[in-house]
Amino acid sequence: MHTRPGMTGLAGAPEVVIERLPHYLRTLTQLNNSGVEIISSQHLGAELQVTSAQIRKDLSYFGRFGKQGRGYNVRHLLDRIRHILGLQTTRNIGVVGAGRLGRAIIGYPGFAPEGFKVTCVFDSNPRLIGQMAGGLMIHDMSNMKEILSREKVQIVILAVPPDNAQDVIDQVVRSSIKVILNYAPIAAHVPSDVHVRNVDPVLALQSMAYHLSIDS
Amino acid sequence: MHTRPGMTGLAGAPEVVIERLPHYLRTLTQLNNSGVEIISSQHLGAELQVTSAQIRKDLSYFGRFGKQGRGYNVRHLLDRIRHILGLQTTRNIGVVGAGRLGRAIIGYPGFAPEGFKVTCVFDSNPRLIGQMAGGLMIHDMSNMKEILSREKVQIVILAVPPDNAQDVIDQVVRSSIKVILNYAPIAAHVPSDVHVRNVDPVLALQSMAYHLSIDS
DNA sequence: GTATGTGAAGCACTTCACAGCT
DNA sequence: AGCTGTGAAGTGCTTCACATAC
Repeated sequence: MHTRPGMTGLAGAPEVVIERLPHYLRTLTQLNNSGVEIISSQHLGAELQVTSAQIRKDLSYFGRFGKQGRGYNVRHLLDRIRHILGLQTTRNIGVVGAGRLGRAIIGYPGFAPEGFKVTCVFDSNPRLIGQMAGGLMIHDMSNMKEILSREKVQIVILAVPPDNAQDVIDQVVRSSIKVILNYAPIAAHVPSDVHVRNVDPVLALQSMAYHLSIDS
Repeated sequence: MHTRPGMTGLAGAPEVVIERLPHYLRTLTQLNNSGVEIISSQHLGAELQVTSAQIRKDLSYFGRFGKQGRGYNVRHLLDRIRHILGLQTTRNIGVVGAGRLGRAIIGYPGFAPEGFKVTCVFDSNPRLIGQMAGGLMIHDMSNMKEILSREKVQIVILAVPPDNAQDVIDQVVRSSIKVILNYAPIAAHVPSDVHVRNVDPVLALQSMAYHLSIDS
């Protein structure tokens, strides 16, 4: 359910910090597009609704990117964060599940500009196998491992019904995939070296429903 | 960027706890469907990959739902959590943005079974206004407030391009909406009595990309 | 014997506050 | 004068461990 707790010692940054970096990246990109060249942690924090101290502390896990008395060069900081996150390279994605949701994901135009490219699609339904989805042929799941490795896929997006989702996850894990974006409404069980993030709008709505019943 | 920190004193449960309840709900539902009648925090924790102490502590904010020496009655606990979250009632949803993503959301079959019903749709594009999407007529945004109140909508899902997303959020807030599920890739600014959760698969992928570059 | 509920302890993240640089 | 980078302090969430109940 969780990401593992942050290993503070001398190792890497806590996972919460890693999760904030993409937010910083996004806002810095907007600032850069608006022609802003220098920004202080104070102002960046105001945009992100985060304290300036948190931004400075977060960045300090990775180096010293600012100039005292001045602030951060937006372009430079953008580059550094992109490198920290390993976003220089384009990453290939395999989508498992070519139903309604899977096809929406394959057709989603937001991935490519960020360097994520869906390069193969799988489904277990014989009626779908061999058909096209978003310009890609839908593969049988039986030779998933070979295809993922041939296509140099490092990330799998899971968009299958909940019933067999864990089985599919097991197969994805057996295919040596270490990063999974899970749209299936289950608590995925994976080994500790596999990273999963979940996308589930229903859970988000349910937790906010709480505030509809108590506030007011 | 965050949910506000948990007000510990005597007030409600911390927000992190509220966010976990839907996970508990989901797993309990699966257990119930599998015919499980009683479960211990130990076993439930194993399913959810959470410690048993966390489950007990979380539930203790709301009452005492278990039987010592035995565990929790699955059906009963389900009911209690549904009530805590305010999920007895069906909640109406307004979707703002009838583009590709908005229409995918409108057609998403996962909301209705959980008591969330999309009852109106808005867009600012004159070419879309008056057209149908998922059985609903697409409304102009100018009379959003009236329509939302007439339709008794308490939740808005935002699926608009980033450029004008904050303006749309402002208009949604002015319409007295207190709960927003935001699919737009921006850091939404809202008053403190408005609750926002974000869905952004790109951020999730970017943070996991970090692990692709450092691990192994 | 088994499992809950909960104060107390532990731990990790956030914020403070200031030395140091520009 | 202004802002970063960071040890230290503060805060809140998680885990422990045991009294209590079945």
